[in-house]
Amino acid sequence: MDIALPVPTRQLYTYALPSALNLPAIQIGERVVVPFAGRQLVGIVLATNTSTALSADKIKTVISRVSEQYPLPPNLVTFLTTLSQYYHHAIGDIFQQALPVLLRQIEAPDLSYQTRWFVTESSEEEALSAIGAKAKKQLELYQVIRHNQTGTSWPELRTLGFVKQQLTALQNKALIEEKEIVPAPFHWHESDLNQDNRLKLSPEQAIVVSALNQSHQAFSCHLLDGITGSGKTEVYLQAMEKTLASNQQVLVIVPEIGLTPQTLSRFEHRFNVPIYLHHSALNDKERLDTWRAAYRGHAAIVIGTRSAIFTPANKLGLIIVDEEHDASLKQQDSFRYNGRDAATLRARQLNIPILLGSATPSLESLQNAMSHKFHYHQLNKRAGNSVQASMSLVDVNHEHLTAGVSETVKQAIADTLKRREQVLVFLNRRGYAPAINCQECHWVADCQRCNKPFTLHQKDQLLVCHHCGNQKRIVHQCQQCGSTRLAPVGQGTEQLEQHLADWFPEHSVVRIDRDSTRRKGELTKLLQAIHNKEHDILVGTQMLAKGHHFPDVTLVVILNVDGALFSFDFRAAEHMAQLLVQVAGRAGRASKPGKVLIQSQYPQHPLLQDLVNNGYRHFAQQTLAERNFARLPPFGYQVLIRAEAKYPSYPSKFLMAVSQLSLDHCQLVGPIPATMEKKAGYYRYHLIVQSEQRKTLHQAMLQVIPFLESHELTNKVRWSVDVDPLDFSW
DNA sequence: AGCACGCCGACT
DNA sequence: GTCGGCGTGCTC
Repeated sequence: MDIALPVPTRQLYTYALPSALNLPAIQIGERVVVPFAGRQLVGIVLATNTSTALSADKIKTVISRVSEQYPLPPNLVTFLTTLSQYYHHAIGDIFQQALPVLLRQIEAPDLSYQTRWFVTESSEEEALSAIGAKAKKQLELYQVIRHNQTGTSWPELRTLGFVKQQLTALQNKALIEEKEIVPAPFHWHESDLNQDNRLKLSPEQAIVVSALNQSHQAFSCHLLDGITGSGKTEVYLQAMEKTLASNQQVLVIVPEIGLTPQTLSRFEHRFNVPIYLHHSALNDKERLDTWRAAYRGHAAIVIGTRSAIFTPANKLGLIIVDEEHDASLKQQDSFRYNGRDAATLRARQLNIPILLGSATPSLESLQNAMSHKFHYHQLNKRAGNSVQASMSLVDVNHEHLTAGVSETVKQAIADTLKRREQVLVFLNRRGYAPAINCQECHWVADCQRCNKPFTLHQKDQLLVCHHCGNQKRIVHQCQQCGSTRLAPVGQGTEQLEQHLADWFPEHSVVRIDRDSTRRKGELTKLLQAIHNKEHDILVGTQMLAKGHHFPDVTLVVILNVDGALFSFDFRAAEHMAQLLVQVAGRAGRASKPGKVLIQSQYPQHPLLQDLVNNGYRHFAQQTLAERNFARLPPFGYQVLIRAEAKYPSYPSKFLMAVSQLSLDHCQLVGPIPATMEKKAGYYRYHLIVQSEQRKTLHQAMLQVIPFLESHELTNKVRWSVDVDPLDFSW
């Protein structure tokens, strides 16, 4: 039989199954322990009764079956197998990533449920006499257990002041017993829907919900393009009702779960059903718990990050992907899948509807909507009559800048603060300054492993490389000419925070970035303080752009967007536009409309003009037209092959070899050095294989990959295949 | 990935 | 003379 093993090879391995182990007959999706290269591994059975050309002496024998309780459901095996073909990634690695850690181990995990104590059949009188008058504590314990119909757990009893001996004493007298509480599969009751906070849908919202209701029990993909504040979450909630009412499960995929506590609490308040979470902060036991709850049908709703798509929800009826444009839906290492695309495939295979939502849909999804592959729904109205923030550009060419901030912006901040409203200043750069250099000879302090400037972190007195994490104590002398006239160049959030505090001393400034929120719970604390209006000025990076809403912010300032205008990455403008609109969307409410100021050196740039004057949708249409003209995604398809090695010439030589192949109807771009040609001591190159036909590209990869695997340099470079790449910067 | 096998430097 | 450094190559 064929087995997927947790090794990075793109193949299955054949093993023999002793007939003694085949009772009951082994199923596809079961876990088995096998000998492999001198050790034991847990593998997944993907085929039984297979024939092989392998000589009999090479075939080893399965050692044991791990557990018969939770074989991977056939639809999950199919799903993962399809993903391995689509992404050309090692199949065993995919199965390993899809499985909770505790199910990848040789020892079967403890799958027992919580136990609770109940009284036995014996009558109260019998019990009282059996306990006797002297054992007062036992009597008390007996009464507690007797009066709790749903059983009492040991931790509950312990907090009531009982000890284990009292429990065992009663158990020995056969007065109480311990029972495992196996949760029942969730079953919908009308009272599970909490009507209190259920909002009345606008006509445009109602159309989406009814469209989803109509495609209940069949595949269809719906793109929900709704501006911030237009009530996407309410659409999600009401679209889920029909699915839950038919006792089917709903899977909700979000970019980052830590950023959506308010969304989560809305789900919990609306539905009185078991909701399980799946995200990176869970421990192994918790992950297994969610996995099993989905498998057994105890879970009605599973909310999680991209890897939640692998949860074996056996009664899945609807998938929702929130913020479908978000780049964090794509895994950027090892198995580089896109959570949104994987979710769409899963919905198609399960023949159920899927809903993709965003205020700034990806161009891929918009194009699918335009070509009628997806149903397209727009929400144009903000709930509660609030108006969208107005955007305008600030030309920095004719202005005096201090710490990167123009006088116009400073004045606008002052005015806003005077009205006792909050200001959000967005700068996508952590630290104090992105570089330090010598005023005499222009020497720049560079990270030796990446050949890129160190970022100055003033507070910590550190130079940190934001590319590889390398850090060292701040230097006070030029290493080239010995001068001590070293100065920071450019601005980061740390510096901005300081200057803003100087300029507006009577107002409190708070900084939200990876550095200021490193400690657990710190982000929640800072956000709460902002909502309590303890701070007037918010400075931060990307982190501020996601999820949170700041109703008292009426001015959003975006410093420095220009990098994206001239990037060689064709998606840079799209990502910039999404970021701007998302940041702008954080601000304002009905009574206080928001204002957005964007500082730029190129205010006449057509991309900026289009976005500011005509909004995201128009911008997206224009950009799609350009992509079409250039036959770039989503009008053409790409695979990016990355290669890196410590020896400088290997990566390009390795990738160059692909051009020997004759690949029909495919173009090769490269090899070209990566944006950061050297990172963490490795030299890095890219090769893009592209085609207008996905099928053609796929066929080409079936030629390219075996070729690279057998190339003489294959083990001397680290290389990987990225289907539908999003980020070319690394 | 991880383990074995293999061929060159500093130790009992 | 061998212990072990990690480069190379294979694993059903």
